Amino acid sequence: MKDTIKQSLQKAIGKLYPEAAEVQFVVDYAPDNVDADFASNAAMVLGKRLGLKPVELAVLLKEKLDQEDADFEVFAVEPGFLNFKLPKEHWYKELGQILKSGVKYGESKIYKGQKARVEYVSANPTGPIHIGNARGGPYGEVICKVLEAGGYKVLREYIHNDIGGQVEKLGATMWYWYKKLLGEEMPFPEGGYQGEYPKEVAEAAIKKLGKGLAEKALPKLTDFALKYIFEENLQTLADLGIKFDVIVKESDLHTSGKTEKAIEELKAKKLTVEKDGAIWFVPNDEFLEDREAVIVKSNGQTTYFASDIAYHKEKFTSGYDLVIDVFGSNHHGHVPKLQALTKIYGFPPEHFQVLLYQYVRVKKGQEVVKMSKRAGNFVTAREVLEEVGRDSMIFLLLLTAVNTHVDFDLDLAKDTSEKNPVFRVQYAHARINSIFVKARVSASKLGQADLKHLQTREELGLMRTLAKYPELVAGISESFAIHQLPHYLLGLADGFHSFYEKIHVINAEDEKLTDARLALVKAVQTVLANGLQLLSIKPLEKM
RNA sequence: GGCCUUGUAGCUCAAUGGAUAGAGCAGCGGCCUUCUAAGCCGCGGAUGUAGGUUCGAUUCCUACCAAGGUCACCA
Repeated sequence: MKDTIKQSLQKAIGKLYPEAAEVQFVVDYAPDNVDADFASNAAMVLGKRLGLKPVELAVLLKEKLDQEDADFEVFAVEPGFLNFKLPKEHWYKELGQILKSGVKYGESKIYKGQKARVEYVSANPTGPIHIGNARGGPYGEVICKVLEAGGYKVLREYIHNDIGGQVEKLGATMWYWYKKLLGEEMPFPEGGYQGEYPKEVAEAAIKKLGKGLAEKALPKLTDFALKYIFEENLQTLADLGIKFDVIVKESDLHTSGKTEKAIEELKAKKLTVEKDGAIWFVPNDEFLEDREAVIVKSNGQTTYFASDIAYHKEKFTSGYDLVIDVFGSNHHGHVPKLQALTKIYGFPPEHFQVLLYQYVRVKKGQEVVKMSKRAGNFVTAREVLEEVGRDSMIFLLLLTAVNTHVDFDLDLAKDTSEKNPVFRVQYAHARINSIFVKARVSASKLGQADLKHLQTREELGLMRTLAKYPELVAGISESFAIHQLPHYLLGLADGFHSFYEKIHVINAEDEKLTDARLALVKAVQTVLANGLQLLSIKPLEKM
């Protein structure tokens, strides 16, 4: 409908002012305090262009549009907005569409036939996922689901950094605890992982591997710890509704020779230089400018970035239309290096998106908790999950834009969980369910309801909100502003609760009105359920 | 010091350059003999500072102040 209005306006402007036919203007939903469905700033931008008064232009445009016999009413108002009011039939039609589409309402075919691969979480296997970086899980998952709703086929991937310096430090820490638990004192390794957690893993190792490990069996102990921690993290993610299609092991990139091969290719393309005994990546393009990065250390070992080159080579050359990396904002310095790879592997840079999220900051009362795995001082994602519950946790993490620094007060966590806005959404869904339990109507009957009986302001308001859902989902698949989804659901739930207090759905004296209202609340329930599904939150039948 | 992100109500957060800056929590006052009071209705209260661009700025630009992050032959 927006497009129809926009075209009509475009036409009117073209006729009245051909010299300004190309001006860019917006048609969008009118704000709630305005008695209209859509609004446009066309007269204002036109006024700027022509040096004329916006209000007068708005009136002229309105008159022009009135001659066109379009199926909407136009109003010109101060300071120069054009407002559009649609006949109720438009909203009835949209409502019918929701009932017809059901679980598919909100899906589209914009990206039909295209493939996307999305990497997210990829937590280091040196400790449990903490709440600071837990944001990436639900965030990445919603992005995948939203892309799927737009028609993409999505590959969910995770890279397991199972080799390198941090893994060696984990091994050293494990050895310390292994010996200590068996009664042998030794100095704590430099740069080892503090806190209780490594000790717990060591206890599990003793149970599993026995007490007789010699020092040369250290790789075995390290391997045990890696697997233990990794599986625990995957379980936490699974409990949040996240499952990966592909786990890429950094060690595999190595043993398969992919890392080595990628380095050789870069050398052959003269994109490397040797300096101080190390080999540096030097693409000299607009992304990395004159910065450089080590890929092979002077001791001959490759760096993590070398593996990442091999990994991204695979991402960029595997026939995908869209490649997304979801990282914590602390990796932002890594982004230009990855962008530089797109050109090398012939992948359109604009189809490679690195989405950064700010870490959640944890407070205990007034005090900020510094989160560090190394210092052993962190709040785990699992702790929060168990404390506040899955639905509340997901909703809390997703309610804010990912580039804001959220404060998460752990002392209030449980309290918050009971007052979590997610329950307003769940409650709306459950309330509608109980209406249907009482009404006992079949779904087929709803499709035949005469929607013209929906006349009140509350009913029309709900229909308008419902109709925004598909373009919301489509918009998020481009903006990745997923916090808009929970906000929308809250708005819809509030609209419903308000409606529910004022209007009784089941009316014993008017069966036709009852049927129409049942159709309306069914549509509300459908959209609530569809939206919650995108968030990996299960809609509740009862509270 | 360079770079990235952020500063909105007592607290936690919204607001494609537009109309009266919205919610929740906390506070105060109301509403259950009718489909679930985890709800509804009402009341107070906010754009870090100083400039600039614009018909119009929370939004864009500059400077400053403040918070978090990042500047490895770590990952």
